[in-house]
Amino acid sequence: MFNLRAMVGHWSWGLVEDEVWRKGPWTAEEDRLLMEYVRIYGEGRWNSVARLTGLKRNGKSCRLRWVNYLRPDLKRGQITPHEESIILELHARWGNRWSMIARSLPGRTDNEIKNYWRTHFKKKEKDSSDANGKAKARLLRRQQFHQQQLQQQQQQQYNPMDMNKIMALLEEEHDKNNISEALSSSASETEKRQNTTNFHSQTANNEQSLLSELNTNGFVLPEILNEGLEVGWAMELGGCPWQW
DNA sequence: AAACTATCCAACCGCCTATAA
DNA sequence: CTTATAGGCGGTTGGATAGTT
Repeated sequence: MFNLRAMVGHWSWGLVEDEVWRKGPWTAEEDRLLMEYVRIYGEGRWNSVARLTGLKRNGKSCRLRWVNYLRPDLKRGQITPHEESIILELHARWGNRWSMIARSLPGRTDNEIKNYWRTHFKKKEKDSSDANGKAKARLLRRQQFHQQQLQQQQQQQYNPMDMNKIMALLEEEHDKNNISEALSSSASETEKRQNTTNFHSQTANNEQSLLSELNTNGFVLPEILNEGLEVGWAMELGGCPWQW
């Protein structure tokens, strides 16, 4: 299993506050020490592991090893087709928010899901984004054509009703997210707060980028909003309109 | 059989946020 | 209020292995 030469080559040594941390693959003995620590002290306070067990690993490394490999509730084995469909669906909705996706798949880690998605779907996404780019170019050409006819309208301010429609679209995504968060009973209150905070700031950014892109590309807002096809196409290919 | 490519996956890094001091 | 620290997250790397040419 272990190639000693490769392991030695892989290991490096870091100096942190007079302490030398081991890096690279974990040995069975290190795993045993970490499991013993969790059995006695529970999860958390990972920076105490080195002091209390003699393990020459920093807190981050210990936490990662526990979360991704040693946790007893981890599900081993291949991702099932059902799990795969969940991953695809949630990724389409949330993007690369792996920890959030992982909460919907008990026994699977964010790292596992991330790795799985990258090897199985990253290429497809790239292909899709190529098609996405072509579709976007088509849309731009058509917009340029319409622009001539709509120049006068563009000089006017946007109709507040249209802005309301944009906000409604974004709110819809927001609501979906909140419902899922509410269902996620395993997430701590802190995590939920963090997710919500992150989502709010991301949503704000997304709104900004969406609106600015619509503006800079000379999109005519009413047309975008009236053509469900365009939004649907974006959702299907990139998951979210702001991933164009 | 050797070289090459794709896939898997453990582990690290840097950044960000929450919380304690 | 400010600063330091711990923990969490997503991105990335690189070795091992399997499959293909």
